[in-house]
Amino acid sequence: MRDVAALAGVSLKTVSRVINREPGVSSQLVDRVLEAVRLLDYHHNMTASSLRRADQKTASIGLLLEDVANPFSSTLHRAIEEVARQRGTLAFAGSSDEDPVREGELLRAFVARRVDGLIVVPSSRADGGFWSERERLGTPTVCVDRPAAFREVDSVTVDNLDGARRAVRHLVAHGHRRIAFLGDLGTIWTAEQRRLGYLEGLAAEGIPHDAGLVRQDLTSIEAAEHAALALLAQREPPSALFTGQNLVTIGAIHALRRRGLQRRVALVGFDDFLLADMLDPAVTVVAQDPTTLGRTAAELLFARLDGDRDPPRQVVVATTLVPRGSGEIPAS
Amino acid sequence: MRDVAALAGVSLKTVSRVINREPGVSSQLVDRVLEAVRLLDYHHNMTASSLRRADQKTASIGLLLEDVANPFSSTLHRAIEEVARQRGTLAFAGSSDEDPVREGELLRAFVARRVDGLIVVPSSRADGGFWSERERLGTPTVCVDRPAAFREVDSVTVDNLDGARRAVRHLVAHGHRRIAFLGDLGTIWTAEQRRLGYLEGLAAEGIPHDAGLVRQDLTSIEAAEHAALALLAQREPPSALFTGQNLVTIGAIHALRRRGLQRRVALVGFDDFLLADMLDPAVTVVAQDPTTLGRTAAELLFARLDGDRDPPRQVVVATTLVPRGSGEIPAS
DNA sequence: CCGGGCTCTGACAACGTTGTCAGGTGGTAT
DNA sequence: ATACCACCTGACAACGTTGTCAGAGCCCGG
Repeated sequence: MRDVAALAGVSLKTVSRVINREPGVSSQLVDRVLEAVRLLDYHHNMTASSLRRADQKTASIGLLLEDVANPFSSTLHRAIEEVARQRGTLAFAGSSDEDPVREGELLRAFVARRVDGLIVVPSSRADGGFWSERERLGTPTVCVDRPAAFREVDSVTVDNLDGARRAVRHLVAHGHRRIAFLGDLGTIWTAEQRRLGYLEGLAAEGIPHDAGLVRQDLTSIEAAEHAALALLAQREPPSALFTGQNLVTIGAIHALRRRGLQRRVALVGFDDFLLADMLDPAVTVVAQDPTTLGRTAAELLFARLDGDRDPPRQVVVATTLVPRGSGEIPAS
Repeated sequence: MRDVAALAGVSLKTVSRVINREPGVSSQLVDRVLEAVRLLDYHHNMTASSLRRADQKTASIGLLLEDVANPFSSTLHRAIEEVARQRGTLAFAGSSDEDPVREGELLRAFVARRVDGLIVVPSSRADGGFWSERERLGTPTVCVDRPAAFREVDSVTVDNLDGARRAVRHLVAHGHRRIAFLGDLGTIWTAEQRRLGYLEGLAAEGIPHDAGLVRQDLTSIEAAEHAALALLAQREPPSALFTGQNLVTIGAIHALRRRGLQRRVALVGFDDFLLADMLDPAVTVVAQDPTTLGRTAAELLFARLDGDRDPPRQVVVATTLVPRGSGEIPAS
């Protein structure tokens, strides 16, 4: 910047004014400075700028996802990117893998780089050890997909309870009474909500709960497949499966195929996935809308950055049941 | 930091030394300083630090992908994150959507934040207007999935030519001679390479090229489906399809299903996708390994950051043909 | 008693930028 | 001619940190 000032024959400060489009510089000088910028191939240094600036804004935010490669997370990511882009803001992204240690490391790394705000999918075991008020250094934060362990923070979540309830009642409407539940790791808030919704759905229909039809902590496609195979091999097997997560649904599909039961046993999965409509039968799902989730979270965060001081908001987004075939197989 | 120094009764510089684990501070003082850090909940400011530091390192890199939500890109992203994490480096991620303007904006945003390096999937129309030597401000850069328009840069790509050739020869080995090619936007380097590989494969088998069997610029599932339907409706329809991209493959599957031809017409797709093994018939693909691609690119970049001054390297990663059923349907 | 080396510490300037404020110029009203 | 204003411009300090260098304190040998 000093070189630009020298070449244009003006002071440092005037160059700064031109770069920041501050008013009150004669157009003649503006041209001279811009010409010098071009000639010297000058590029603004935002780190120095944000250090000195009054608001200290770095125009960057931190994104803490479960796994950037997971389709749900990456769709969230994209939605947030779109909102951020309109504000000239860039996002750091990191994967916690549900590991509180890793989550803490990432959070600290974000804060050390003085991001303006954070959007976080909080790990299940949010014991507060790392993910605490102090760690955040007062950085505005929005939780997404799951609420924070403490209530002091904005959150945008899906109505998991309602979605699961509707899945169960949909199956009951097609004559099923023996409905199994296969769920992800029980410590994950969403997994637990969906299990509760399943129980509520059964209760609402007056169906007694059979603990033998519930399988939890299925953290891989293979685990889900094995659990489903075991369920189907029972003396009184379920006539329908409700799977509480993406990969669990895929594991269940594997199992049904392997037993040749995909046209006999009904299936409803929570969370939509690519090609669900191309399978045979096509898979009925309770669809979430990660794009809306991400956009809403980002808009909430930027509202905070703009000075919104309202009490924390808890936004809940509805789900949609998408009937495609597998969920409409009648009970024999 | 000033406050920490005051509380510990030492100078600013000593606090700096403790924070950076520099040798030559008595353990007594280290304890006093760390205690003060804890008490005041001090968090290091990396932006100020990197401003002053000799090496100017920000411990962050920029990732320019086609679309963070696309499974190929996000798997790349994750692989890069893993390597970066071991180095305490965070990644900014952005989506170019194949738009050179957007690509340029992101590149400038990365550079303005003084990232240590860039990993870029260069947009097809890399006319150099934005994506030029000057833009990069000398930031070390590695291209991935596609080479840079100019050769001055490291790149990690897949052997598209070979993969496409093998797909064609695989189909020929099953008796096919009328093999259609359906490809993504022709300006994309990978799409073009795969088309060339298709032509080379035909030539190697002595099969004359029929231009009526080639469809390009299919940028959506729907476009691919329409193109495939048109091909299948021809007087002399192809007995096999080779699809040059993920979404194009899915479009072709739609078309085959709609005509009830999925067990009659063979199909090989370039790039693997989730559930390809669960379709009926399961889909034979030429699989890329985005994880290896990403890891290699990241390792290359960090070697450069560590001072590697060798001439630019062009790493090429092999593909794997995964036979699953659709590619082994014999010509009638 | 002095000199020399070693270990530890702090004063100061600097990184690249912006906020503050003072000052210079030229025009217009008194 | 003087006062005043609007409009531009630049000198200087500051943001939070680290590199440089000087110096304090101590021990040891001559």
